Amino acid sequence: MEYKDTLNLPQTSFSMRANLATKEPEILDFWDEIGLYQKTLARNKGRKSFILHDGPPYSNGDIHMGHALNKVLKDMIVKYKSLRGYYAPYVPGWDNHGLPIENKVVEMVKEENLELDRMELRRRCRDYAFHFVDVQRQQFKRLGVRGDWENPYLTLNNDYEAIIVKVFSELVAGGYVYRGLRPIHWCTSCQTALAEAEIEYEMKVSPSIYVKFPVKEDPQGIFGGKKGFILIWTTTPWTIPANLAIVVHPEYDYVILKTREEELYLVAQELVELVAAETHLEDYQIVARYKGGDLKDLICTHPFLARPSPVLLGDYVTLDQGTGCVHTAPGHGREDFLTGQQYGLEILCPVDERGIFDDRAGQFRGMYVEDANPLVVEAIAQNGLLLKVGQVEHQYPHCWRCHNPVIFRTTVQWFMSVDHQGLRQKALKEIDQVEWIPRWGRNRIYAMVAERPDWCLSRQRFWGVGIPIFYCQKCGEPILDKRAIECVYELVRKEGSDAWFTKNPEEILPSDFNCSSCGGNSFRKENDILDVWFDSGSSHRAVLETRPELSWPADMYLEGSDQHRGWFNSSLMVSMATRDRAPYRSVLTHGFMVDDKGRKMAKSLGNVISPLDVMRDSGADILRLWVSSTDYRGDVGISPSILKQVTDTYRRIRNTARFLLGNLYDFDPDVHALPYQDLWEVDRWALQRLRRLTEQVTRAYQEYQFHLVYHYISNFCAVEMSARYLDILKDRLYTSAPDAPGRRSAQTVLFKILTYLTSLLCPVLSFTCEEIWQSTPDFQGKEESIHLRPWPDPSEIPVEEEVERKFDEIMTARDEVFKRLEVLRGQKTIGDSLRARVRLFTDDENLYSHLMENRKSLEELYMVSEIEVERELSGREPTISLRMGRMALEVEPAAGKKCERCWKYLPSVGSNIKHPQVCAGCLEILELLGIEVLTKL
RNA sequence: GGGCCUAUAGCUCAGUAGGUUAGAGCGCACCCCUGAUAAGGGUGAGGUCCCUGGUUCGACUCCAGGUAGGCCCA
Repeated sequence: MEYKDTLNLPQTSFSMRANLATKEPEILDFWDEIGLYQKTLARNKGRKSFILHDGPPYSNGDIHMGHALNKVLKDMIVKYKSLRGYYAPYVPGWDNHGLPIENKVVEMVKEENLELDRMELRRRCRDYAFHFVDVQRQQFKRLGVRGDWENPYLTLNNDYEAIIVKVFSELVAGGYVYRGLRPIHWCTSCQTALAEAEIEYEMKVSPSIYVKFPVKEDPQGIFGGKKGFILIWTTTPWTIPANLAIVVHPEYDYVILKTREEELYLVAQELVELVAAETHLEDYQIVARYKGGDLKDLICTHPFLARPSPVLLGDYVTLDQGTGCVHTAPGHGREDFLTGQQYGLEILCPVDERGIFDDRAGQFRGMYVEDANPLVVEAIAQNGLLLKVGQVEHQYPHCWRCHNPVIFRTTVQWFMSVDHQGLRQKALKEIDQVEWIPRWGRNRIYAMVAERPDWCLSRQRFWGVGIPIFYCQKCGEPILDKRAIECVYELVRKEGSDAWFTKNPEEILPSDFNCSSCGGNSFRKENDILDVWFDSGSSHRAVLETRPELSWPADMYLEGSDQHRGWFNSSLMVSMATRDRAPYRSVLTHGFMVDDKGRKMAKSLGNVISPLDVMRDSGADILRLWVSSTDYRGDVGISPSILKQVTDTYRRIRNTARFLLGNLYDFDPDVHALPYQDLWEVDRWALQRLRRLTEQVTRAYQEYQFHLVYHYISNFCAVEMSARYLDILKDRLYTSAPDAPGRRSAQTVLFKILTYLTSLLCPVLSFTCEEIWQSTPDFQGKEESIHLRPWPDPSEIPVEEEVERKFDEIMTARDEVFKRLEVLRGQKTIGDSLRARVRLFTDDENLYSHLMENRKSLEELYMVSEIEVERELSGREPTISLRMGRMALEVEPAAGKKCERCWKYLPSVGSNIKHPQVCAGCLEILELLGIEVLTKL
């Protein structure tokens, strides 16, 4: 007969190969069917809540690996908290306004050769944004991220936009909002501001002029009482009419050179030769040397205007070109502007939106800036202050649309003051009330808040929420009136932000509304829109405060470390100014995606991996397991080989679960489970390991250290289970009678391990754990989904430190046995370990009787056919020391023949005529199973 | 150039408060098994703890300066 048929071999429908690409969508359908998200909320309703507030990604394309990392981390935390009994709603959101979308739309419109007005463009942006909300929603769901996907928050919804207006009005009412100037890239041809992304650098030929600024005041006698000049160099002569200062570097060395004509020029020492060569200076001598810092009291006169031009200090001055003395026009350059602000200079920008000089440009009034270049040069030359004029070809910013050179121009913009009402100081103080994970996040945001300039809220774009400010047509004053802005709030709430652009002021404002300055009653609207960071920075107001299931402030914000400057910062500012505390209790940040060499992911490097490809080829759980495996506090690496490794780990976990399931096919937990005290010792030991694992894994989740979860669990599956406990158990599970107490003892423990493990992994391997759960034997009160089962409680398992200590020793000795077995195997004396028997020698009486008592269980643990214990050392070295004493061991081939049923080599094989290939133990089991055994010899 | 961060075996990570020969899993090599089988088991080989200098009886660990990489700025 086939003795194999009398064994209890594993049976399960849980397949070894995962085929996640097919299975995961089915599981998603199952979750949808049972309404899992709502059920997880219902289960914990009324209990302590945990609110993770989603930072909104731009809805402008397929998700990339950074999105996947971010959303999976969020999902693991929300699921863990939910399993721990927290009421943990998750409302995902999207940032729908802003340049990324606007640019894409503009590009498409350009390709179609269309000329669209603002409202048509806005409509297209809206469609585009909605389209990618749907695309990303599907992709995030596919990742297994659980949340209220049917009701996400969108920054372009009327309600959301209205809150943006409301927040703005609160800032106005609080006195935080003011008008100021700021230099920006400006295209005079398109008459529009340009964002950094809209600038293309192209070659341009420009004038190159060296100008002598006459020194008018020299209180320290830098020039020795003689008449001197400071040399500057520029490629934009038209900005000279706006010159208000000359900037030198405080640390650099400057020299005065005397020319053949006895003129004294000040230039940076390092640039002397270059300047001399460029301007054909010969026979000059250096007559003095100064540090830039010494020059700060010098004052020049403007080369053709009756105006001083003082020397100021700035450490942005470079020595790679020019003279080291920088012509500074605060209205026409970023650094110039900052210097101007720092020193309280006028922000002079005598150029209108068409690039035409206004009255303040004197003789150049009415001219286009580029056309004025030669005339400016002429004016300088007429005063004898032009040292050299030439041409230079260089990289210069151009408009991406019309490809004309752009200029720097200061314009009026709306700002939020960061220092009004001590806001900055309050924010800095509040930062220390927040838990930053990892801790260095605190320093990072602290430095940024401490140094950040006022928030420029204006954007000269069309895709966003209009700045809700009216101007009086009569006196030109802006209307910072709460009542006016509230009208806009009502309008946007009902009709959306489009209405701001389509309605006339008269349709928005009450008919009796008057300008508070001049009493005028006709108005125009601000054209600019709000910075998109204002949209997302208001999310805690628009989402946390308005959704019934959410609450303010959030327990956690979780984003990439770039958001210290972005969302964490803007949210903090809005929240401190309007609610006087941070919108988050904790902030967790993760690093960025890099490849296995630590380099950032970039198309140009060819190392980009799409989460969509990984999900399609391997499954979302592989991606999720990868997320859990990384220490996200730094940058996280991903590559095909890293994914392969994660896939191997997945297979190990899956197969461990499969083995557990396979050996529980005839186990009814309600009927067969044994009470703890009836379990075999080795089974109780396995539970001790499980208890430790549960404690460690729980602590790791608690501290958001998912990579430790990954390592603990993969070690547990590979070492504690596969290599040890499960390997040891096979004989008992397979060869015992089905209902034998030993087998039920093992199954009781396997069942517990299975259910614990499934829960512990559930936040990570959400799909696979559900699949395991659905294959797990039914029992009274079994939850409909693993996601609805309470977190395992390790205190269910009694602490048995003595058992742990004992098995530590047994396992050490086991390693020793295996090393000897390996020697025999190398000699081809044995194959599998059942071919061997182990002889233990000790002269310690206690140890001897202990070993004798445990002989049978040691045979199981060491997986050998026989263990023999001898009460003497017989001259052998006692190489193994146990707490109880020392012993020697020897391994040799087992006596007897192989039992065809249990595969052990035993002397009893052959003692039965009817079953000559079976051992005595198996014979008893056969009899129990009702198989005819006949007479024994 | 500035701020913040990262660097331990081929890979992913541990490394307690400075203290023997720096650990784990995976992968790899070799072997065994064929009753977890596109599985399972065993044994073993892998390290300039990024570099240089300093503090110390002693440094992977503390300090300083570099190098490489990342994020954010300029």
